[in-house]
Amino acid sequence: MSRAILHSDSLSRSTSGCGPALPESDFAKKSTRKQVFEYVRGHGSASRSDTARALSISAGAVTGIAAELIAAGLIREIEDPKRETTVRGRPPVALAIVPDSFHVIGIHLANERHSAILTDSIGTVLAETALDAHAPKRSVEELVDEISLLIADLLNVSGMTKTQISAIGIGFAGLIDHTTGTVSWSPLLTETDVKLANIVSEQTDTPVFIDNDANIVTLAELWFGDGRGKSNFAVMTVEHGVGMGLVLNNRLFRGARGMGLELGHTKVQIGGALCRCGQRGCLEAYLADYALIKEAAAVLDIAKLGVEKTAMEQLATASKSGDPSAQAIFDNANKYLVLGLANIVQLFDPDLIILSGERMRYSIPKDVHLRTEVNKLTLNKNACEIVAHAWDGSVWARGASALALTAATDYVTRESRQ
Amino acid sequence: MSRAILHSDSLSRSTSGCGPALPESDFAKKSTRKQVFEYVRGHGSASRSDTARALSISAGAVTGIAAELIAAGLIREIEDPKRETTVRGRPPVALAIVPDSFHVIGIHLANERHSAILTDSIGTVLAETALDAHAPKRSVEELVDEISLLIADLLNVSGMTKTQISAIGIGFAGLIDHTTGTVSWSPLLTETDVKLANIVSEQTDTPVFIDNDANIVTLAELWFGDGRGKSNFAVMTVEHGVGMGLVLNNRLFRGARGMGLELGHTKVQIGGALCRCGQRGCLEAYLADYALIKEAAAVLDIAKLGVEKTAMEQLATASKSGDPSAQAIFDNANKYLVLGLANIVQLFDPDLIILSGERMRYSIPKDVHLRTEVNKLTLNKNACEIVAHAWDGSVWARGASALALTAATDYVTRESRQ
DNA sequence: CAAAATAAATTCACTCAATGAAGTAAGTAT
DNA sequence: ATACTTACTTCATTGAGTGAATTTATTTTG
Repeated sequence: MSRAILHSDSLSRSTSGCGPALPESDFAKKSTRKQVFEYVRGHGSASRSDTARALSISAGAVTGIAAELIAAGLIREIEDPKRETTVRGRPPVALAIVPDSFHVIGIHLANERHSAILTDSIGTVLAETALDAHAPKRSVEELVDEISLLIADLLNVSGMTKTQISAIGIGFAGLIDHTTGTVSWSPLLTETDVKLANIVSEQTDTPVFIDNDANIVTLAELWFGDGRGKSNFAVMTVEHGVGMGLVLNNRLFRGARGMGLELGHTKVQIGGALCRCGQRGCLEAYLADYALIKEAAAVLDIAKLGVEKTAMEQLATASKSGDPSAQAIFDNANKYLVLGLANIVQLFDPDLIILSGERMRYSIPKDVHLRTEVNKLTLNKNACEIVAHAWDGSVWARGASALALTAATDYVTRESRQ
Repeated sequence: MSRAILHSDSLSRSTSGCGPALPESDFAKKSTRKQVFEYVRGHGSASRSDTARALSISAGAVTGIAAELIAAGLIREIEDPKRETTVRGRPPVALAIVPDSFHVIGIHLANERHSAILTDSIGTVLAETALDAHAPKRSVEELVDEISLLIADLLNVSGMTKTQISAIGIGFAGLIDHTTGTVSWSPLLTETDVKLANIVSEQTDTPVFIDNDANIVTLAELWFGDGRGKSNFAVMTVEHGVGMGLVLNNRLFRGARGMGLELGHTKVQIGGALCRCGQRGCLEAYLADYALIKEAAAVLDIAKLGVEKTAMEQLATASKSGDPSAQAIFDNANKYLVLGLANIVQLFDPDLIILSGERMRYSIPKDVHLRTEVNKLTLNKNACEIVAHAWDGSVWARGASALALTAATDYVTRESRQ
């Protein structure tokens, strides 16, 4: 049996191509043009005949669509990298995405530090920047100013103009309605019900898409990480809070009414520990950073610095150096981590669960076989793969860029741009 | 604020028509012919121009498709029942489904009693039958024999031949893969991994579809109950076990890999009460009938009869007549009921949750405002409507017939049947 | 009551995307 | 060199749907 837990530290280590490796679903009706574009992108390169077979369309149709996409500058023919000379017949001509056909910006906003990247149409990072954010909360104007600074910096570094940017994706914590581009509430904002996407879009004259942090991590996994090639997977994030993202049929599931997937606030104990949301028994209250630090503060001489990240590092160090109290805190948290994973399996039965978030840096003991523990709490014994990712800070911005890429491919492939 | 809990006892009390009142989803690509058929069925009757507007297709297209469907005997023109004489212009001609265009059979199998119905294409019950099932578990052959008996009886009563049946839907408890028609495990069967759909299909020479009981209750709500008109709703069933069904985008969601939605076995307490599944802390272990009877047996002088239903009735009677132990048992169960509902809201954020199952007969105190209690445990304060349904036994078979109708409409509308 | 107005339904030339068969291109096997 | 194989292109045809013009059926207005 293979190990269930893998540690890895950079996105885009999977095969070739980017974007979901599988089509969205059988019944996702999109233009054939977009399907061809996405198939080529998802595979890095693909011949016309491969594409025709994969999409179950005629070879003639692919020829025509490929010609249009080439004319539009979106794809091109390349030297086939993996030319197999053992096969006879006319060799296929590989098609590949033209990386510079369009560009997007991905922005992650956070309490301590914002980060942003500018990528080409296959997600290659062409420029990146960051901005220390001092205020924990700010007005919409201030946030928009910070966003403008990030964008200006990216354009400056890359030498591009804003007309070359096809879309901007922004991700951050909060209750965000992606469809309407509205922020119902966010820890970053003093105001509520802010139509942020509209505001930034008008100011930059570029389409803007926003989503919450759990969803953009999930998109990062779908586009560049282990989620590629999986039709159904869940992402569980553990750090300051506990969140989750879900991909069903190769498509990000955002909950029935745009909310939902609040795993951190599902109840795992009646009248249990007090959560920061004010209720009792939330999973978060046993598992999130703030919960652990609260416990640690009562027992250990740490967490007096006020900075959560430092406190967590101290706690992890104490645990590794053998402090029994610190170890007990992590042990207990891990029990609830397993419980959360088990509940995901029971409810969604995904192919894969990806554990993500800062916690993965110092918490999961390598020798605990997570899947074994989860199996003890689930009925489905064909239990899914579980993988832990300790990404560097770039995941967030990359996920935000995937948000922008999703939208951009949509209207770039809609008709031949002259 | 309106009351959250409603009690009602028969399906098909909603407006007119049957089947989902909304199309499956934006991206559900199905033939326009099927869309027209389903629009007319979903609305009871609809004019060509209404249909064209609703489906965003041209009037000419509807004329053609309607002509085909009429020629195929699937729909017909009717006297407009709600003729508005105040509007001028040529009055619309209402189209309606021809009920006798095809027929299906829906079967529910259970430990104590199987039931089956024969319906027309709009779900009207034309014949019904039942069969006492003595053995708790039986071989596949025996089960197939029982099914054959039910079908033969329905045909006999209705005076139809099996060639007139377009599809058969069968629902029962167990781990059932609807896609492949395989029963991985069922409390009714001694064997596992049974390709039941194939077996019954070959014997009857009719397409057969199977699904688990939670899903067929959900289908019953989607086709004939309060789920009509809701794009996203959940059904939570409480009786011997705890189950759930989910409709997303007007389509039954069966979990990523055909399993999932095992709400009864999500963990709500680490190392908690022992569940019949052998694990600890399952929601079911605090809420299902068997759990309550186990508690009651320790305290009260009931549940010695062995028959669960009788024991539950005794417990309910004791509670209503003021027995404090019995009341305490129900009170505790209701806390977990609320917890289950709250977790559904947090994860799926549906428009509506329908509470179903035998428990609704005697458990929910009418004066407890469920929604208020659920709101105390959820973040989303735009909390969804909650409705309790105490159906008679016919729901199951009707849900199974909806399963058959779903499939039958699919191939009936595929091309003009000569 | 006839004419005008209005809306539903039908008809039909046209569009557009895709098919599928025939033909061309570009390589390997013998 | 010839046969074979596979990739790609071309193009007449298909089929579903559009949209404008027309017909039909009714109410309102003069």
